[in-house]
Amino acid sequence: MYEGRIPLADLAGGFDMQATVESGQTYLWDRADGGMFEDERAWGADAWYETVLPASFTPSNDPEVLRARQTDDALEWESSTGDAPALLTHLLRLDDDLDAIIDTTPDLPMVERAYDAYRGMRLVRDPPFPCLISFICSAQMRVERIHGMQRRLAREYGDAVEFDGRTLHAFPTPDQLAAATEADLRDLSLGYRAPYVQRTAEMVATGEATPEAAADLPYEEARDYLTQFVGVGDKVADCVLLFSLDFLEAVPLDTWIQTAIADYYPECEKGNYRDTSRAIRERFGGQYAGYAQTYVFFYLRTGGE
DNA sequence: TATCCAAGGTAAGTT
DNA sequence: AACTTACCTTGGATA
Repeated sequence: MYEGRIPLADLAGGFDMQATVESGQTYLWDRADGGMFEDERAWGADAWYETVLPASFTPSNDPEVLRARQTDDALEWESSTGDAPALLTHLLRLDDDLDAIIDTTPDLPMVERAYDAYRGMRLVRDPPFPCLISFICSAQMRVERIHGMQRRLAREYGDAVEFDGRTLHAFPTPDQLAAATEADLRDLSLGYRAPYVQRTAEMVATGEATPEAAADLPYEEARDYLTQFVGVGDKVADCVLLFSLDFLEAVPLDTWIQTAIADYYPECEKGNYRDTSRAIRERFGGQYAGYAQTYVFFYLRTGGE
């Protein structure tokens, strides 16, 4: 086992591990104490979080375990690989200059309050395929249950990895998931999302389309590209662009942001996804509008106003 | 105890 | 192109 620490002083704009992995951007991390997406923020303040990176995403081409927790002055980590610092930096966007990004957001009182409430929260950069599947599962679902679905998919279909005396599971590969039947997936409580997940996995497995291919396109073309996957509309496409593919200008229009638009920025409501998305993206400063979206989403969802 | 409702939406069918 | 409706599941609210 490898281990080490990344001093928080090295991170421009600070860091908030719990907000970053429990704000509903990613469903691919687990908390060692079992609790996740529960309500009491303090519970996870210094908790260990862990994830298993798919083999296709690691330098070793094997699944690798990453475990990390935040202390007063550092991000401590334990891992199956010495590449952990680079991988953590990638997954948790530790190299984003948070202060500079927040400075680009126009002065909007409610957005300011959201930034102040969870200062240090970073966007994540999830592996593309797991991100795509997890947000297909997110339709009409609560965050705790979306997370549970991903854990069941990993346990049922992903590669087992031994680490620190325990057996963990990587997220399934496209091939592994494509081999599941709709009935199998319904048994994991995916509901009507089951055929979406199976068919999308099949599209990726056969190479008909891949989420990575969207990364090379201009933003709105990339969003259109992703909607060819079954179960992926504009909103889920925006989530994949923002939380995996580096399109930090993407603003997923979920129910919380729709409410925020109605309550705070009604002039941005244009009657359709594309135009409303453009309007709120401009209002949030363009280039890093997705950062504002994610802070506002988490702030409103946790009771802010 | 039974019923209703909403949860980070999307696909398919109808005007 | 805009508008409706159905869709799995489940914990919590309401009756």
